Amino acid sequence: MRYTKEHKQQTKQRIIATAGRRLKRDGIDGSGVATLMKDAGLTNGTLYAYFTSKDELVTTAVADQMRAQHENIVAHAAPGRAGLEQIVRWYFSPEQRDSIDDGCPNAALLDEIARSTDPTRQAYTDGALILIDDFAARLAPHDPPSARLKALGLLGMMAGTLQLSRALTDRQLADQLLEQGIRNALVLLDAERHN
Amino acid sequence: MRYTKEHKQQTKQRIIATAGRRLKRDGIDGSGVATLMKDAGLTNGTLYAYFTSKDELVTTAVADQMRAQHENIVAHAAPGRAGLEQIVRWYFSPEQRDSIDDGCPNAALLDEIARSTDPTRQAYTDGALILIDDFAARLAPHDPPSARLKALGLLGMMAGTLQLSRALTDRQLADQLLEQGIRNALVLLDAERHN
DNA sequence: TGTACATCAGTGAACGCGCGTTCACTGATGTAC
DNA sequence: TGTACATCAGTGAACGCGCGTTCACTGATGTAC
Repeated sequence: MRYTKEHKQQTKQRIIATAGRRLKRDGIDGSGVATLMKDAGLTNGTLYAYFTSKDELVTTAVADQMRAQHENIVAHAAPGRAGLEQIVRWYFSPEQRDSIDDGCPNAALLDEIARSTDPTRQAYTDGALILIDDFAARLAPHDPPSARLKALGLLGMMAGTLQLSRALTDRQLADQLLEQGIRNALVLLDAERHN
Repeated sequence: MRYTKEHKQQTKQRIIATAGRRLKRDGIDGSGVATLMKDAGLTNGTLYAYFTSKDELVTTAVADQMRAQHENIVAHAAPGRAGLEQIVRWYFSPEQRDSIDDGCPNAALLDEIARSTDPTRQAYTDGALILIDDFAARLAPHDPPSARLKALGLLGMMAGTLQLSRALTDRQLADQLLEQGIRNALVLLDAERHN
């Protein structure tokens, strides 16, 4: 094990990444400090060498999850509307629904974030704006701000539909809902400018 | 204080109702047994005279919340499509967004329910089916089953959009999103049969 | 009508346990000479 | 090159506290006679 500033930075990044996965899997209240640190191969006390509190780790992990979702998925899609359709089809795939750790932070945590501290809600808001500004640029390349609300509405619709598909015990109905989600997203993408 | 079977039944109903409010406010993991019982004017130990476990109370409260949302709001709306529009406008009002205890259990708890035990998920699923069957009957009076998926998609979209409006720290943006939610819901209501 | 008793809704202390946080310590590393 | 020392990432026991659950008990009620 090296003993450098880069090493410490890498460890911090590892804590943030594994915490993001754990938080999505077990929820914020459902993830204890000992578990969060064990996931990164460390012991409970180490958290406070990197963060002032569990809440600060949660806030950082939420910000990182949003950034990662944009960087790894949204920004990689084809340009314009075609890319949005790609994103929507990926989002409503059974694989993405069933892989909660690697899945969408919005769907996994949105109602808990709404109950969280201001810093966490702010980090989430900042992350959501990155996503929807990307959406908006695809919807209205010549005037992205005009499509911001449409993008925001799309994000809410996508997260809620995925949550519902995860909550239902009827697997067949849950699968059909994913297909309905794709249809609905496409309807909203193509809705009149003023709708 | 009377001492009859009806009294015990009333107390149980009171526990279920106050627990529903508390769970929506603080989340499932965020609501302790002592708090849940104190809300009903009782002490921690009493829970086990009414339920076998906290989880059974949670399951019962979720079922009750879904039933109450149907009975008190959805079933009271005007018949047909006009009623759906009424429901949507009520749902996306700032008042309903800001009154979390009295608000929608889907928006408050959906991602936590997706992580819950099977009985809780089953109770939620049963409740959601009551809601969407009502929606479907309004969408397609002559063939309700054909509109089930559309109704389910509408429910997911409504819950997710409301959660997002609650999570954002930018109040103005959150308010605009509610208006966008109304527009989007109406677009989905009026979408072609096969979309 | 008055008294003794059975019922039972509700109490609240106690259980073991995990929570978030603190802190004295370990031991591997890089550096000084 | 070899040795002494300073640095510091990480450990893990301990803190007070709240968790879900159990259970011996209280005391108000309805009932029996």
